[in-house]
Amino acid sequence: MIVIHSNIASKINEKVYKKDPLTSDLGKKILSGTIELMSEIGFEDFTFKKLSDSIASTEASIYRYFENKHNLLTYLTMWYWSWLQHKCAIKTINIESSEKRLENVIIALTEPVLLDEQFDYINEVKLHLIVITESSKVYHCKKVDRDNKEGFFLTYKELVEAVASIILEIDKDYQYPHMLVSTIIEGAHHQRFFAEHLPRLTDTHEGVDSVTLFFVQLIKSELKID
Amino acid sequence: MIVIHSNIASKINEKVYKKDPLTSDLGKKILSGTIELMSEIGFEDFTFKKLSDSIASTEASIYRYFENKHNLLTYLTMWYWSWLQHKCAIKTINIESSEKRLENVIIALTEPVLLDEQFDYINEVKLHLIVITESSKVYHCKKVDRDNKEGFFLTYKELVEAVASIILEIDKDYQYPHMLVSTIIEGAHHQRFFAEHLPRLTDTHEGVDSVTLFFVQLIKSELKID
Amino acid sequence: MIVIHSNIASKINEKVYKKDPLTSDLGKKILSGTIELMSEIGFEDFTFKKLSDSIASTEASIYRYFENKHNLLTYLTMWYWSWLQHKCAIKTINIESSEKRLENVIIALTEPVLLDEQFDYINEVKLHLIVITESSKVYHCKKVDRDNKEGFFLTYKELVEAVASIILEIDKDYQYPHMLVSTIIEGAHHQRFFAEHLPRLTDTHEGVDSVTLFFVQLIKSELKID
Amino acid sequence: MIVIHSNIASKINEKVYKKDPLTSDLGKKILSGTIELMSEIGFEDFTFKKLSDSIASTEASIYRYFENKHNLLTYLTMWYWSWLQHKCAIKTINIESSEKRLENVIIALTEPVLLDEQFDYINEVKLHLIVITESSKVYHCKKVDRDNKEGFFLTYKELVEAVASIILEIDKDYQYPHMLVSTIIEGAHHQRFFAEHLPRLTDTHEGVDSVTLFFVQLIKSELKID
DNA sequence: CATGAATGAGGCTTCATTCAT
DNA sequence: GATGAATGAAGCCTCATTCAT
Repeated sequence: MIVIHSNIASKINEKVYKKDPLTSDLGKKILSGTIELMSEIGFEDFTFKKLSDSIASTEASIYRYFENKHNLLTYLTMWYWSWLQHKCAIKTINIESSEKRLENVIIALTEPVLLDEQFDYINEVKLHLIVITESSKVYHCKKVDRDNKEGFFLTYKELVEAVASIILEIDKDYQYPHMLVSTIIEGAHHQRFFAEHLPRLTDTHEGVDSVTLFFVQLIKSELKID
Repeated sequence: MIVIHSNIASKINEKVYKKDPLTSDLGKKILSGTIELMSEIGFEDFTFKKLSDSIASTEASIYRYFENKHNLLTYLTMWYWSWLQHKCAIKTINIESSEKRLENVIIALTEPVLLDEQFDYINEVKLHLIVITESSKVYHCKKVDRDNKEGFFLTYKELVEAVASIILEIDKDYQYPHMLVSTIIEGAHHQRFFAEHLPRLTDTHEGVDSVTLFFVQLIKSELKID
Repeated sequence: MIVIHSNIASKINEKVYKKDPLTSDLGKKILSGTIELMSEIGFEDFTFKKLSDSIASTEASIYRYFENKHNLLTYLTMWYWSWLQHKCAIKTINIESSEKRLENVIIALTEPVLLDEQFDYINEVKLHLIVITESSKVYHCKKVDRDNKEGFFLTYKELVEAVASIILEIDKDYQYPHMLVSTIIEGAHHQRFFAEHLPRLTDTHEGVDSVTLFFVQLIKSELKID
Repeated sequence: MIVIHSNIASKINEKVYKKDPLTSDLGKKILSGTIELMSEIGFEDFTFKKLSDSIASTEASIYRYFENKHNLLTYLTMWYWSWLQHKCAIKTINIESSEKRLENVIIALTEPVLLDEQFDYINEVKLHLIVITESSKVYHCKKVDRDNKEGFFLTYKELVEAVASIILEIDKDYQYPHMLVSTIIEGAHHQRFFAEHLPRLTDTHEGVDSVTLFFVQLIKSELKID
């Protein structure tokens, strides 16, 4: 467990926090409390005051860990991307066929998230909900260029790069590998959100996971697989 | 011009404003000032106070037109979708081939925006920048279900529906027409944002508009056109 | 009265306030309340919250007038300097002798302050106490060069300049007119403070105003008058 | 060296610190770090947190030495006064003429400060800057009467007393010896500050140290020396 | 209808301080 | 004795909104 733990968290850029939340109980409570509260009330309404009340701590204590709620959300998003990287790695171990590896990865990136019992301070299902609804706010803000320079989006870039390299294994002349991957990752988030809140912007079919089916088909069509 | 003008604005749901901004000079100044200011400082830092200072008016006056900055952004987004609808309509008039109409529409949805001189209170180029960066905040918020019931997203839905119907003309059995369209629209926004701020998440090629090329190719691959 | 009123306040640099406190009742209450409260608890402990409580208003309302307590103190100090200018002007009207005018001015600058009934929102006696104890904080701060560029110290400079010019009438070759004047003004504040709190740093003599006597004698000695 | 060291520091009132900073390396680092940081950012913005960061220690550790930043500034000011006493003593040794001793002392009190290599934990030049800008805050505060009772200003009083006694040697009937001395000491600080930040309040002359020249001339005029 | 004035509420942030090791 | 962790309290500031003219 320790090994995997460090795999996930060790990828997180140190500048996003003031004190590593994984080094103390309070830090872990901040993470789990944030996931609980932010999935419920949303990023806009989320404040350190409400969080501190919900975990029976104080604003000042939370400030010891994170400069502001934006960096806290960024931390969770980094964790999610790092966790996705790890999930993709697991799903492609020992598979020779590039096509099969790509398919598995696309499934990993777009399928519904289940609870992963390894990390008791992270509820992956609720974190996924947060990522779907809020993660674009991590970069859709005025700080984006500064945060980018700090390396806050490296885990995301690595994830995209890893999948893009599989695409290039399949078609070394393909022109838009990164565009295709990031469109799928972001697209999967949007479609799951639409399914929940704006169904006329998406398509759902009884008894199947349309989102994953759609994106697997899309990438295969685009890369002329089968 | 008046006709087209009303075509765009008349689609905007009345509940998003308290007083129609197009019925007065101040109202139009609010729109143009918002586009100017929000494209510069971003939605988060945008306040009615700053806006009123920038257009030499008062918070109270702006408040007569819009309940809050969220609805003001929603108004602009509606305007943008309505304007896109109109643009798509223009681009498909008198074209018989469904395939050609679809291609024209995808281009219209994804190409860079140029200044349209028809509406002196709207700078389309800056509005496009705002839409790229901020528009998802219109629905990625806790009000989404309420706003949806009010019909705030109808113009977006109609736009998606219109394109989806062309897709169904081409392949009446296609399973994911709305998903495909909304993925392209949102995807184009993301890719333009990435090109500007996070280039490793996208692909750009010298001298061509990769974003449009990519999405045109993607939809053709997916629908087996050519 | 109106005339004199504008004489004093009209000298105050507009950038020190956000809204002119003399244009409303609340503004005047802010001034009188600040003098009352700050003379009692000191600048360090003074907050907009305490002020707003003491005048039955709110912090936000005070913020409409002054950006921060530093600018509020600066305003009062400007007012004091402007009032001193006016006092010096009165005391030198129709006096031909430069020496007599200088003596009168030094007395005006160093003598104890009595209540001037002209300005009901300013208690000059308490303002003088504030100036003695706190006014050097107006420039002994990191903002000094910025504030100086804004012209916050012009009334002080004009006051010093006016007295220096009388000195030069008496001795056109005197090398340190400004130094002498500012040393006397600041020195009088210090000596009154020491008399109250650190008597061993000053000299008091029964039944006379030592401070004024000392500085009048000092300037006469320095300029070889009599 | 040890002898002189204790001469300076031994004069410092024990109640100003909780633990004598000269008894440990950390204590000396606190002093040198404070001089460095406070001369840079000013007393208002100076906090134990920033200090502890700058010397790689912790707030709690600093708190073991000083109750608050006010006492820390008071300590440095006491050290400065004590150092001035010592400097005056050196400058008057073996000089018979009262007039010459007085002149030397006034020069010592008003001249620019050079780096004294004896105390490696004190940068006298930067300490002088702090004293010029911040030292009046040591007594211009609500604690002044309490601190005075504790004896915090004794070294200052002794310094003034020592110089006053030379004045009385020259003119045993002079009425304002303490006032004259404290006016010169404080005045020299003000004039150096004005020269730097508000030059219109002082007079500077090419190639000479106007401040010292002025105050030497002033005291001679006042005491009718020469 | 537009605006100037005022404000209640609450977010954000830091400070000064204590406690446990 | 030194330090890492935690926190209560308070300051500072702005927002969104209402009221009166």
